[in-house]
Amino acid sequence: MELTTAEENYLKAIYHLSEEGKKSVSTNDIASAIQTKPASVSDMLRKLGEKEVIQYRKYYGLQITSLGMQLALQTIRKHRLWEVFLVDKLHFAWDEVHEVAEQLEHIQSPLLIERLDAYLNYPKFDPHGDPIPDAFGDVRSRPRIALQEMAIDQSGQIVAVKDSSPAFLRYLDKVGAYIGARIKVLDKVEFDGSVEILVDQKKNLFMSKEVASNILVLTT
Amino acid sequence: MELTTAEENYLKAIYHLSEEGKKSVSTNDIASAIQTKPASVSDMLRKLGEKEVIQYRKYYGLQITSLGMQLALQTIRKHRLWEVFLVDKLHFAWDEVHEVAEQLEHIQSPLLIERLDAYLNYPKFDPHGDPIPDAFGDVRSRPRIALQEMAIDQSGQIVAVKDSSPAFLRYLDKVGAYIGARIKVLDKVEFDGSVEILVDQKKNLFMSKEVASNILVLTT
DNA sequence: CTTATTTTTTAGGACTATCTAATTTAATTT
DNA sequence: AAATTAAATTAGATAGTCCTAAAAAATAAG
Repeated sequence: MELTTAEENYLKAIYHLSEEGKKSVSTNDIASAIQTKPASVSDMLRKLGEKEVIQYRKYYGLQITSLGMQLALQTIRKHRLWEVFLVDKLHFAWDEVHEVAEQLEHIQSPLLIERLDAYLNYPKFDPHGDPIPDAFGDVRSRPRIALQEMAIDQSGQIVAVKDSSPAFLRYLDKVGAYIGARIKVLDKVEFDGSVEILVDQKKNLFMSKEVASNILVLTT
Repeated sequence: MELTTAEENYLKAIYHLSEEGKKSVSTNDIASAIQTKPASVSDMLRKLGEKEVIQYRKYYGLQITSLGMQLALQTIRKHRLWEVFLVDKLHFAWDEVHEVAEQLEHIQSPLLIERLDAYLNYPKFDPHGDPIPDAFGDVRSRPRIALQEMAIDQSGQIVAVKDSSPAFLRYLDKVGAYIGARIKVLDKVEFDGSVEILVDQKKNLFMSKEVASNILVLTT
């Protein structure tokens, strides 16, 4: 089964929204995730329903099917492999890769992805720390919690970010909170939810609740 | 100025047809080059005329403008750089790259191409021996003649092919007439235009006029 | 130099994906 | 439970790309 570029983008958005633990994915959610209007989403949901990548009952809600999941994971796999390529090989900064990967993920060529995967040495995580599904769509994701939810004195390693907007990524780079950095929570301020952490055993860093809740940590 | 994928494909075809020394490029030529119908071509020519990448007078003919040339060369540059990537890095065979490169050439990101070029070490020729335009669209092409037009005892190096269909490329690979091979014309048969050549000073090869006229040689 | 033939263009549809505006359905408030 | 508000869908346009069939223009043939 073949999806158009637009369909792939909708399906990917639906998959991501479904994963975010939301009970159900609304038309408006999709519209804002994908930067389009709800009317366009309704149209597309009908089409995706016909193609059986989602189960859709109007005014009611939708659920991604296993076929849809499969296809979404393939797109995500391609996206993340290209991100690894851009960062590891072409020396892009991790905050510059998203837009280009959004285009590259739609290239149709199973052989290309197979070869790219081998060339990159079968990476398991992308530059943002997100897991790369294998050719069968299987994902091994490590248990992670938001930095915001860690207790004082708890340690871990930054493995991913929730918000991967260039602005946020640039901020992280600036303060030295890169993917892979080992951190320890020194203090938490109850009042505003802000936290103070130690980065790589040498650098003290103070961050707001907003920032801390967007950083995912693999605790040790 | 921004072109759509379809517009880029038309413009590239027009550029290639113009280069082939044809006096003028016809609607039918474009249609068959691009696997579409003449009616669709007429539509597109009007649009390309409005965008001033070609000069177009209906029923009369067209000429590519310098703007159009510039844009076509950028697309060709991207196509050929990707071909080098696929062959050199991902170990594609040179007859497997065209289709994928057709897709990759439409990715929009000047930074990506700049980085890719550097990563590949600023190659000057693609795997088929065709020159890669630089960032300004300049092409340094070597003087080449068809193997078919060479005289007996003349030597040279295979640098490109005219017909790059997978079938033809596979045939060449099989008989050992790869890009870069040094050859010498041993004999020519007047009657049917076939030629006998010596490849790399060790292998005798007999080929029809059809094959020989599709192989371009840099004579020495 | 008319008539055929070929080439090219236009007219009119189809399909994808998007939008605004209007309508319908669901959810919330009072 | 009725009224209000919010969410979702449909209706109707537009833009891009392609098609078939018909018409127009250019070229070739008798």
